[in-house]
Amino acid sequence: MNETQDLEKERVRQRMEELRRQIHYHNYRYYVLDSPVISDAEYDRLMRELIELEQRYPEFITPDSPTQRVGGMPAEQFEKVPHPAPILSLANAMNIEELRAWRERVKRLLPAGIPLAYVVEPKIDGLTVVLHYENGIFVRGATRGDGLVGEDVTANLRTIHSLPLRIPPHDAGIAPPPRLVVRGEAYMPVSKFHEFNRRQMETGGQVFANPRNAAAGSVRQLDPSITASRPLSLFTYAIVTAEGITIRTQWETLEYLRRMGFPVFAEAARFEDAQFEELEKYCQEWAEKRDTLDYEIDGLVVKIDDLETQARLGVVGNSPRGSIAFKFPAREATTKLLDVGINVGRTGTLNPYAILEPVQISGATIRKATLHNFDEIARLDVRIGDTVIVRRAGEVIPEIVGPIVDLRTGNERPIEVPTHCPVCGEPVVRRPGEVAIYCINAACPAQLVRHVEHFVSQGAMDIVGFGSRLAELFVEQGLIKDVADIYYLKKEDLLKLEGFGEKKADNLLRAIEESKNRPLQRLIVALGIPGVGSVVAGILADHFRSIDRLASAAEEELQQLEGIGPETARSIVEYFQRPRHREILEKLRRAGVRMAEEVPAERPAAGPLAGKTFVITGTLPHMTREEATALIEAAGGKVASSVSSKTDYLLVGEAPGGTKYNKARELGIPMIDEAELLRMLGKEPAE
DNA sequence: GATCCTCGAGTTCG
DNA sequence: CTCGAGGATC
Repeated sequence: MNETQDLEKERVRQRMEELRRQIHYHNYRYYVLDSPVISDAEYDRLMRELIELEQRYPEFITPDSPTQRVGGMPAEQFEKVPHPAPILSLANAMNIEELRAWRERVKRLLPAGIPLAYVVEPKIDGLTVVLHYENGIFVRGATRGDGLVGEDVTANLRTIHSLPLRIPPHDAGIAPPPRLVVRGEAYMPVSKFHEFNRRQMETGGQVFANPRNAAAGSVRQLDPSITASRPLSLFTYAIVTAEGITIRTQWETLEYLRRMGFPVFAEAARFEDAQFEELEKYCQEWAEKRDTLDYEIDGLVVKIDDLETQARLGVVGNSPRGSIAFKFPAREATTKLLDVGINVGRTGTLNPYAILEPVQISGATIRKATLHNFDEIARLDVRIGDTVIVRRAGEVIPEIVGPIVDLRTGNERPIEVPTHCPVCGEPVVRRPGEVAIYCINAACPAQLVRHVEHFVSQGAMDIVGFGSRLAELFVEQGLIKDVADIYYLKKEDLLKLEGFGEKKADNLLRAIEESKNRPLQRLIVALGIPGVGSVVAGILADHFRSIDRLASAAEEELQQLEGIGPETARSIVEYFQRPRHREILEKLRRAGVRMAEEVPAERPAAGPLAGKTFVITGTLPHMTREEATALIEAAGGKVASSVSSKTDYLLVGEAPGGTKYNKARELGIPMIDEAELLRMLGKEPAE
């Protein structure tokens, strides 16, 4: 009887081993190769069978069982793990010239005649990990730590699905070495990072500044069940120890890792020394496609392929000479938040901005960054004195991503919400349900300056040569007390001002004179009615065709217009009710500013682009965006500011912004360039 | 009432 | 370019 039982048990044990083997293999197909060969349901069935058997026969559970990815108890603290070989840091090449200099240095150090080759791999912005395997089983995983000793995060790393718990994951016809130590990078895919942060925000959990921090924070969790809920992934790229096998080159290393079932960059490339120009081109290409990847890379690693040659080149300082990091221009940097300043906007909003210790990001020195509003400050929990991560949104406008809380000294000062306008000193108000804080003093000089700036700006009355500097000067000198005063500036007054000569005064006065004949739409924009920008102004101009008819319109009539709702209608009526505003209008009329459209603007209903909606991104080669907009509208098309399912074409120029481009790609919206647009219009593409 | 879309407002450096 | 909020639509 005993014997039959033993036999039965042995059969179960074998079945469990078979299940583990199969699950490891399918796991590998799914997470490493990204090409599953069975359905999710079938995979689940295998997994359920294994779990069931393990519950009935716990004595047969092995540490490499796929069910053991999530398991283990929360740790008190991490054990220390000495690394078999120190993890060095790489020297950086900031541009192609420095990369060439590295190659020359390497060649100088080596005896002539040694054939050289290079392997180039993407440098993932994640967390370096060291993985130990004994007889093919994953036994220990450590963080980089200080490079000599890391922290034992085995239980956490187990939860990463692309990390093989057993190698090779299928019968590759090769036996695993008795001991194998590999190095890799754990990271969070960019798409998963955004999704994860969104969820965290909804549930009030911790939000991470970037995928790198998210990966590091997730791997260094004391409770592995938390790590298991984080969408982490892995790439491996180096072998530290491999007992019983000989690997001569980096290229062979990648080959071997791949055969053993590790996730390895498919994009790594090998170049002979004679192909160095191609290597350079390869580096440039990567810099360009950086945004299209689902993992953040901060550069590429260029290694001498031959490992013995690498070793021969030795180490200088803490960096091996045989490899170098080709760094892309940084998009993020850390710096100190020195202070917070406040701007007062045209509408009276108080807008806080950060004053930063100057820092270089993608070729520009950043000294200031917007903080948007005080809710944003609270959300980020930034304080004066904090070390903060700064990024250029869309490669242009600096923004604070968040503070690095770990670097706080305790001397940081919270940012106070102002109760009074920093310019005029009047108390501020906060409207219920709104984020912004307002200075409602109609006579606040800051608001007047902003109003004048807006009035003369390109989209409004477009007075060339009149900018923010002059706006401030005239207000300060008392020459301008409302926007209509612009048309009453006298030459003798201008000449009294510093920096004004005969010619400059004449030029300015001529520009002001010219602006009197702008279309009605521009005048409406220039008034600065809250909620009325160029689009709404266009609707109003088309419908009313004169300021007087607009000024006497009732709320109900306004609301009838498409695109104008109760809020905007109320705002318009309120504007024209104010005696102060009526006065300004009269003053403008007396100055000779055009107040009506003689001929109603005919919008062509038909045309080659009738009914089509375009969105423009990037810089066009031969025309401005305004010119392109005019062309499209003249042909009956529309230009919108953001991509949605209603967009027909995305007009793509040089250096397109990521958001519009990616959204359009997601939605499968056709993309055209300038030449294509001109062809659609039946025109010859520009030379 | 929810959801998608569009508009307005503010924004930095060289 | 990004954000918030108003407007349109179901």
